[in-house]
Amino acid sequence: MNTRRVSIKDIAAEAGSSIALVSFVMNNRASGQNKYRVNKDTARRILEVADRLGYQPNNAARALRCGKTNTIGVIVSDISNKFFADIARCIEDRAHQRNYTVLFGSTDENTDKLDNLINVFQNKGIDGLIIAPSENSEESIKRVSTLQIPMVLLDRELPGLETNSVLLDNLKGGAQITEALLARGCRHIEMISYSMRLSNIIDRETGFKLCMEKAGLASEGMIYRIRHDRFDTISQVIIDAKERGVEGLLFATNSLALSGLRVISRNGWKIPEDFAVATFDGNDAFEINNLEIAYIQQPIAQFGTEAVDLLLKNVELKTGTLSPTRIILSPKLILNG
Amino acid sequence: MNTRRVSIKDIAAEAGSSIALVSFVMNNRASGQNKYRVNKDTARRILEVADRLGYQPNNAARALRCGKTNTIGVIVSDISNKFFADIARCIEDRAHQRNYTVLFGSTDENTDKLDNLINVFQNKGIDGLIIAPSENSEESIKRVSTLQIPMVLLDRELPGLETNSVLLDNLKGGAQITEALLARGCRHIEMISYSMRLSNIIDRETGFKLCMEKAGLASEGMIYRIRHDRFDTISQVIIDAKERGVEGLLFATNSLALSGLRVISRNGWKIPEDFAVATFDGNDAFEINNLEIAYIQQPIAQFGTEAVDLLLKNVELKTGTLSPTRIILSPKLILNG
DNA sequence: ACAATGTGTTAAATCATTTTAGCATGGTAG
DNA sequence: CTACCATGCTAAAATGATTTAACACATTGT
Repeated sequence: MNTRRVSIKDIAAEAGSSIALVSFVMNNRASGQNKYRVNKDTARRILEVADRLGYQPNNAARALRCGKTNTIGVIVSDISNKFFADIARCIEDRAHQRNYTVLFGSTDENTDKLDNLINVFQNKGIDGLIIAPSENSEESIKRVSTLQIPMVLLDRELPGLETNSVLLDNLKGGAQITEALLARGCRHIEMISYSMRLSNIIDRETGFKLCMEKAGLASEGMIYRIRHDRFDTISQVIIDAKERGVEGLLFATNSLALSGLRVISRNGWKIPEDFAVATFDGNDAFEINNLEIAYIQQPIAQFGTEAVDLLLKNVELKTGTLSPTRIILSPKLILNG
Repeated sequence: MNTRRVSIKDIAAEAGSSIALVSFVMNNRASGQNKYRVNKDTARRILEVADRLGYQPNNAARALRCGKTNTIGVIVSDISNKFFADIARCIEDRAHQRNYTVLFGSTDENTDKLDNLINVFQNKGIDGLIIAPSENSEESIKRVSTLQIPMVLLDRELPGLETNSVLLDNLKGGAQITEALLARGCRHIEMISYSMRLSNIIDRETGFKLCMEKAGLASEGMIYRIRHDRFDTISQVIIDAKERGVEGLLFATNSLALSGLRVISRNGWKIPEDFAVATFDGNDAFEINNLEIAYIQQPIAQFGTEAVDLLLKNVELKTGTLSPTRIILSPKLILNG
């Protein structure tokens, strides 16, 4: 049984018209003040035949002819990370709404993998890229620019690079969450952060620092930076903090918070009696044990839709380029208890 | 500045050969006892030119000519669900290793969305599909079969459909986890399950039931089924259970467990004093508070690699079809405390 | 009656690649 | 000397769509 898919040609034959006409009808080029005109009856006939034969346009042919795939690529550090998984879902939904499909890729914060993914996606002919850039990825990102591939940076931006981006106001978030800790009466607060110099991390640190300075509580070494390949070191950091009489801990990311909470729990310390804890992004684990943890909530859905919309605005430009847009989303403070 | 990508034609011109020859070299058709022959020097020259010009093959043209896209589609209920997000990551890695890219789609357990995704992916010309089928999706899945699209079912299978599938031994898992509760001394055990009749859920229930019957502890109504659109009803179910003196709760899925734990926590009950709890899949939330929760761990990485490998085995068949393969993975019991 | 305009349609080029069929050339066996 | 084979290469067809240029034919205006 040979089931070749039905093509525009088959429809033309069946409807007794030329393939061009079928193409016009299929893309309803016949409407409005277009230069292509097709007779209403002919159009109806062609549509009827197409429907009867179950016609589905061949994407590869279209892509080849038009250089457009209606596919976008999304590159994040790890698609199984809750934050990115949630965003991925929103991106997927929005993209489908707008008639695009999405290719996902994970870099593990590794520049080589990023380069590779950019290559692969470029070869697939994606129409645009949404990227959460890893540390030191300036060169790769610049390459995308010179390749003229429409692009939006997500969650983080890169120093000295003017690109479209959708970001949280991490500075404000950092300040807000610090204020929350101060409002609880904490004086001795330390932040546990990432060694990786990503813009979102840096801004959170800066927000924290500025807020502490304003309160006259800043001190040398009040920020600890954990290497992402040495997450276990967090244990000693927290034990030391306890000894120094730290009252409040601010974690720069959710994964740091989870690791930290594990340590706190293992040492038999209680929240908020032994430590006041604050972090970024909520987690099931907080709610389930009624942990009094304040956190900054990021508008996930907005991240997704804004990134897709901004990207497609650039993709669907028939000519020229737009000047880079920076979309800054607002953090929301969630207080528990 | 017009930066058209370099094609096989450009290379041919530059190297002073025909485009066919370039194609042969690019796909190193010249090796072995092949019917295509190309001079070693010519081959070297062409490769050198291709490299110098930075040639990248055009995927759309290839797809059009060969009907192969080196892309697979993955359809799950929700890509932001931890279980699927983890599997997605493994699928992505394995697929990339094998030189394929992956399109993801979420159905929200909704058959219409499933149908739509199958259509979209088919139009994109995917070489195969990995699907976690939703309830009542027999017709959609059958359609994929008749469309001759290679397919592997993941996590769940469908009654009366012979297809490739990669599944957990949920029967065994259900029994193992029940035994763990029994071993802890629980006698009065109830299971909180899903109303959705998915094979994995049903098997877990059956495993539980058989094990309870063997222990002579089975009773009518020891399984509660929560509707996925009425998750809040879980609250009353657990409160009632407490009143009836239930000692052990077995949750059929991780999301049920999380909702359940929230209820338990809100009511001030403690684990394991007030309830012994067991479930499927681990969760950060358990570890962070040293909750003594036994659970069945699924071999996530295996799910991903086995599904990809099985799918590609079918995709890369040059001729004919393989008879359906069922791969059953082993659950692992994790005891905490 | 003739030009101008509008309407419906089509042949052919194009996109980048793979693959088939076959053309030279040179050497070797009979 | 002829027939045959191996080697190295190429022209051209085919894949399925979009888009351009142009061709008929009908209608309208002058």
